[in-house]
Parts: sequence; structure tokens; C-alpha cells
Amino acid sequence: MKKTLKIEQRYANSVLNIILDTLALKKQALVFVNSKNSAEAEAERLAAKVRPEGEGKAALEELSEQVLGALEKPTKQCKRLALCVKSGIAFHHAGLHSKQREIVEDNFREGTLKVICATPTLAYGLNLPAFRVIVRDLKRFSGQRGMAWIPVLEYLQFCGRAGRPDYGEEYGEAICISETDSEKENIMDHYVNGEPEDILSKLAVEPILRTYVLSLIAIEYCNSEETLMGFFEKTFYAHQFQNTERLEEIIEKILRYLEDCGFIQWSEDGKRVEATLTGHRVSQLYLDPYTANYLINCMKRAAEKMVNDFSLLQMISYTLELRPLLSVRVSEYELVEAAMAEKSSHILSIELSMYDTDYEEYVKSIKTALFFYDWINEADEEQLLEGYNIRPGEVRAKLELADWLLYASEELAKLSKMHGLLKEIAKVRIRLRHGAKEELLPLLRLQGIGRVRARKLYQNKIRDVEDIKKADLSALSAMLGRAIALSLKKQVGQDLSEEAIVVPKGKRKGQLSLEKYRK
DNA sequence: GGACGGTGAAACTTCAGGTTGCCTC
DNA sequence: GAAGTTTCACCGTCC
Repeated sequence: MKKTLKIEQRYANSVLNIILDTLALKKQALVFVNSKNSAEAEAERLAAKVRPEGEGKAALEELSEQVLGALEKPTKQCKRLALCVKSGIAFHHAGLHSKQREIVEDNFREGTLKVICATPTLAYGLNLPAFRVIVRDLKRFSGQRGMAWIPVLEYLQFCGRAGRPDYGEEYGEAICISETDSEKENIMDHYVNGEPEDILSKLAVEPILRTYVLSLIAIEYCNSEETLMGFFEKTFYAHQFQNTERLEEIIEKILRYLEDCGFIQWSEDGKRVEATLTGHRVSQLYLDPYTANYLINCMKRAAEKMVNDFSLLQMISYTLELRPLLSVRVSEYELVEAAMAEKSSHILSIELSMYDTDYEEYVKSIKTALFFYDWINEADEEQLLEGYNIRPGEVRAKLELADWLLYASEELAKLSKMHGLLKEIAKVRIRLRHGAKEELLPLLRLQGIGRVRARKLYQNKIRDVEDIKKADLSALSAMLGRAIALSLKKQVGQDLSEEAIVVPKGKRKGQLSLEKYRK
């Protein structure tokens, strides 16, 4: 059935016209674009032309406040989102803080928000259908080929969000945007009437293969080259490529590499292979053996270097797992290189010269380490966004990876008998988790105390467990509120009752001015 | 005359996303 | 390769 949809052309922006039409129908829409920046910019363009009215308006105002207050301190991104939300429009991508992501998703489901401009995150692993799906961008930047058409599979994934049968809608509409007639034809042929691509096995990619080879040996599923080949011959990869010789070559190479790293060892007759103690742990940690080896080598160098928090941060920043790293602007290059020179006596990874092919990545690892460094020195999300162009959601993702890599380093250090590093790693992990300076560590161990409360206590000269024991309950209560004050006292072994809190005259309970208690 | 603000063109940037360990309130 | 952001020169306005 061929049917033409008539949409009033009020503006030059096609997406805007379709959105206005959708809103007039009292329906919702998703707009898929190819970058986080585009998602934000498109949402802003739409929001500028949409004026909500009636009861929805108040709800949106409230929602906007909620968005703005989601973080410790609102960032530029928070403000942008809050402003869009007032018009019932939102953007959604992996750079959003998880709280805001949730707010956007929930309120779209409930119908408060009418439009979301999103990157592909929204199309995967998230059930968020809409009457209309607008696929604005069918091209996306790919390193080698410039702007390239996205896979048909992905287009189908987008369109699959159109229509909400659970809500009684009988159909949905998926709309692509084309600028020219030839492009339109192309889209019709390739996407609308096209066939999805075949699925390709990724097994032959070395980091993946070496992880699996080690794991098969570690769990004692395979104990020789023959048994390994026997396993891989039955995989989808072998089925697809029918090239067992090539696979055999790669596996041989990987076995040699794992042996060099000391993750596997052969029996004396050279017929059976098993994982070493370290090899077992590497496999359990799901680490790429290459990364594990790199981390161990870095830590071995620790004896000749002055290890500090930056050393560890740079070490993990230069792993494959942490990529893509923060990009370095032309204008920043000198600054980052200067920092690199200044910190050179602390750097554990082998320093590269500017003639190395990987030098650029190396410089990026320094910038990434500087970002982590600022975070553990209490920079807030806004400062990180301004200084490093990294959004709150991306900060979280990087911190999680960093913690995993540091945990892995800790485990590897233990197995390699490098106990000297354990303390420093443990400290950095806690500091990363909280984004706090070293001086706050004793306080952060307490329940209910994060960077903000710890800093408050510290400023009021309460700096460790002893200080909390000595501190006046009323003063503590004034700083952090009653419940937390009592909980802190309890944690240091003083079970006090609420009556012990003396409230200064004329003041109500809760968080009071601290002036009175300052010495 | 100079501070200020608005405007538009040019220069510069940046480009989707994600699983993995382990423990604990 | 293209969209989005930042920077900067230019101009008008106001004090």
C-alpha cells in the first residue's frame, strides 16, 4: 500500500516540520542523529519553536528543575537539557548523567516529554517506542572512510522503535530525511527495500582471540594446540571463513605470546599446556593478556620511578581498554606536552618520542591521566566538561573502567610480589570512586560520607575518626544534619541519643549555620 | 572616545556505544 | 566530510 504523508512545510528544517506535525497529532517522536553534539543542537532547535500550553506546561517546568538539580552542581549540559525540557523536548546520549537519562526515559514513557533527539544508544537495549521515528542521519563519521552510510541493520533497529502496540497503536511511522532526489532513491533502495548485511564473526580479531585462548587453557578445556584448533574449528568464525590455516597461524602466534608473558607453560615433553597462576588470574579478570602484560611491566618499572597517584593514572590511561582517549586540541598540545615532561619521572609506561607512530595516543593518555588527576583533586563535572570536554556520563564510564583496571593491577601486583604498590593503588581507587583528595581518605571510609560531606567536615577541622569521636554532636548535626551526625557517632563507637543535640536558640534543627562552631 | 552587545563569517573541533571484577550500604 | 562550536572582526548604540 503506497500512501503519501502530507506535512506542512513551515520551516526550512524538515525535522522541525515533522515534529510540529507530530505534536499537532498529539503523538510522540524519536529523532536519531549521528553525534552527541547533533542530538543537543537539534533538540535546542526544536525546543525553540515549540511552546507547550496548559497543564503539561507546569509538569515540564518541574521536570526542568529536576534535570537542573540532578548533579552536585549543574553543568552547561544540564542547563541545555533543562531548557529543552521546558518545551517537552529532550536529548539522550551516553554523555548524560545516569539520573538525567532515567528522567528522560521515564518521562517520555509517561508522555510528559514529547520528543527525544538521540544517538543510537536509545535504539539498543532500551524499550522506548514512539509513534514516529525520524532517522535524520543515515551517515556517520568513520575514521578511515570519512562519512559512511550506517549498516542497514542499524537503520532497522531505529525503525523498530516506531509504533507502540502495547499502548494500542496499530502502526508506527519511520521517516528518513533526504536532501536530494538521488539521495532519496538511494535510501529507498539501500535501506527501505534493502537487505540487511550478513553478520560477521569478530573472533579473528587478536585481542579477542588471545583472551579466549588463555581462558580455554585456564579452565582446562583445552591443553594443546590440537584441542584448541578442535574448539575453534567448530566456531562460527571457522564456519564462515573456512580458512583454518590462517586461524592456526594466529593461534600459534598467540600461544607463543602467552608463553612469553608467563601466562601459560608447556609440559616438559612440550605436548600439554596449562595456565600459570598469573595466567589464571588474568583470565578471571577478563583482561586482554596484552594489557595484563603491559600493566605488569609498568609496575616492574615502579622501583626506578617515583610512583605517585599520577603514575598509576597514566599507566591505566594508556591501555586499549580505556580507549577512545580524550582528544588533544592543537591549542592544548604544548600544554599537555609540558605536563608530560614535568611528570616524566613518575610515568611508568615506556615514554615515546614524537617519531613513534603511537605518539599521538601517548599524548592523549597524558591528557586522560590529567583528567583523572583533576577528578581525584576534587574538580567537579562542570570543570571537567569545560577543561576536558568530557560529559558527566562519559566521566562515569571512564571512572568505572579505571577502577576495574586498577583492581586488576592490584591483583597482578599481588601475584608478581610487588606489594609495595598495593597501598598506593588502593588509595587511588578510593579517591577515584569519590573524586576526593588524599586528605579526605580517613573520612571517606565512614558510611554516608562522600566527597561533599567529607570536605565539609574537613573544613571544620574534623579530619579523622578521632576528631569525630571528640567532636560535639550538636556541631556535627549542624554541619550534616541529625541523622548523619548520629550515624557517624555510632560508627566511631559512641551510641548517643538524639536528645544530646543542642539546638542554638532561634534556630530549627537540621543543617544550621556553621559559624557558631568554628574555632 | 570607549564600553558594550549583536552579527556573521571564518577557523577550528569533533565525530555511537559497551562487557568484563568484587564487595557493600 | 559535515555539523556544531568558538573566535574574531566589524558595526551600531549608548553613555
